[in-house]
Amino acid sequence: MSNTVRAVERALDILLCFSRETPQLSMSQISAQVDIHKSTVHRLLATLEEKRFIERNPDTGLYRLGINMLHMAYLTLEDNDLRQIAHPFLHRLLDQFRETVNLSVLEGAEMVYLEVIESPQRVKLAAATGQRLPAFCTASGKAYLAFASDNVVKHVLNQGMPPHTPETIVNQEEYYQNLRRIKKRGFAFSRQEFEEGINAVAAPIFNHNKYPIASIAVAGPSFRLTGALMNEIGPVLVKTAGEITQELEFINNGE
Amino acid sequence: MSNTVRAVERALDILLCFSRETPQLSMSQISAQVDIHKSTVHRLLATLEEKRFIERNPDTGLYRLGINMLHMAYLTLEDNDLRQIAHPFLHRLLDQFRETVNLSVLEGAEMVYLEVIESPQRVKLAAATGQRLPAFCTASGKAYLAFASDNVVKHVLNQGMPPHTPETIVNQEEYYQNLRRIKKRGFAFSRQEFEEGINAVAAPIFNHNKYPIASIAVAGPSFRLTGALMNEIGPVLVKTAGEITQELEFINNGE
DNA sequence: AACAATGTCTCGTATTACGAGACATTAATA
DNA sequence: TATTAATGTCTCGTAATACGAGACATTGTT
Repeated sequence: MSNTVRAVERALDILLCFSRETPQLSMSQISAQVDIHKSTVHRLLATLEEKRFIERNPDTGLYRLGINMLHMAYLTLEDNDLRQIAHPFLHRLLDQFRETVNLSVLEGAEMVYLEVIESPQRVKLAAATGQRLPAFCTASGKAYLAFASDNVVKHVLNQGMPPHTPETIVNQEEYYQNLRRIKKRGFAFSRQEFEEGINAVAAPIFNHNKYPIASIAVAGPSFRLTGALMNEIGPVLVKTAGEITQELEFINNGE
Repeated sequence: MSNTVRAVERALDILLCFSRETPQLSMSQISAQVDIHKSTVHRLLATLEEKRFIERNPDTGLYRLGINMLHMAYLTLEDNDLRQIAHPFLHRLLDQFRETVNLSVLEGAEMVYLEVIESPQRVKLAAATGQRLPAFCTASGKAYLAFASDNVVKHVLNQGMPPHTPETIVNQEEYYQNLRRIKKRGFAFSRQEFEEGINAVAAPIFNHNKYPIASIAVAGPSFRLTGALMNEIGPVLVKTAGEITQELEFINNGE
């Protein structure tokens, strides 16, 4: 008794085949990956292509994601209150610290960026809206997890804690201790824990129940974004997050 | 003999129901809009929701686009050579003129933004990647059309030329004359033709066949972005577009 | 409390999505 | 250039499965 439509499920699975590593795929590759007869894949691809969710590379004939994805994402973000509200605050942070700022939410075991505004400086952290990063070893993720329920934390950690750099915290004991310190302090650091040479500070945004719903962060090259500077930025992030929370409540009541 | 899958077509049609005006929809609304029995719509929505392409507003129960759309869009852009190449050039333009810059391509009768970098100034044109604007009355669109084939121009104009402001050019004769002038000049203006108070300058990016494939533009409030300033910016855009073209060719040969 | 509107679920039927396999096209190898 | 392999496209018969009627549940309204 699954009240879902198999053909649609399969079509969506095909879309989900595309990744950063494999942004363009042949029909056979897709067919193998989703384990569906090529004839069927062919038909599904034709449908997706017709509706512009997929397109073909005219040079290679390979399939890739289509332009309608972009527009759908635009609509998704346009409709997102949190992002709309946070936008000017993020810009203010950018002005103030001149490092890449972002807003992200937890999705599975990853943080998805709802907004990224890149630093105007030449050397900077390049990132983009819609990107996903592991929650457990990023400042945003840790800021979120420090205030999230135990279940959520467990669920995320159960997905694995692979070291991304020598600095990644992989010891559970140590990790929980880190979360407790973050909770006390109010904001989180990542000192090259996800990417070498990159530091970040983050603070969570709460809903009216004091439960975290997102994080805001400032990230940049570790030679500029030093520990001292991050200690300065942290409280500003906490304050900013508080302002965003307040505006969120205002919106939710003023209807 | 349509070798497409109806169920999938319908599911995608449901996704396409969402728009700027109606970013959240009830099942009945969707059912009415796509003219499909609510029982079927229900099943399709469940499938889309399961795969995170749609989600429900927990407060209202209304359906809205889901987080997977964001990620798909990220992948789309990540894989887009044009955008990757243009990115640093756009940043340079932002630095130089401090007004919102963008990169867009023609899709149907609209220009879709592949990239937008907002002005750091308080008063600015707010725009976002994935947004669509009518091609016929925007600087980007006109820059593109001035160099496009007659068929394309006709196709776009046939979709209608509704006035968006008093300045919108609605007379065909006048319009074609405008395009000829743009072709001669190399770049296009929009003097509040799409939105009151907003001016823009744009130049097309060409492929190796000298056919336009995109436009880059600078846009801002008309009190700052004056005619004189736009005349200054125009040639810079043309030069920048040329540089982008060159890099594109380099990429396409260096494989 | 009665009503209306919207959403959810079951079930029998006929549609339609499915995959085998033939054929076409392109790429690779000898 | 011939041969083989690999990939993509298309047809067709069959059985699975998506469909919609309609019952039931839930929520909101007057």
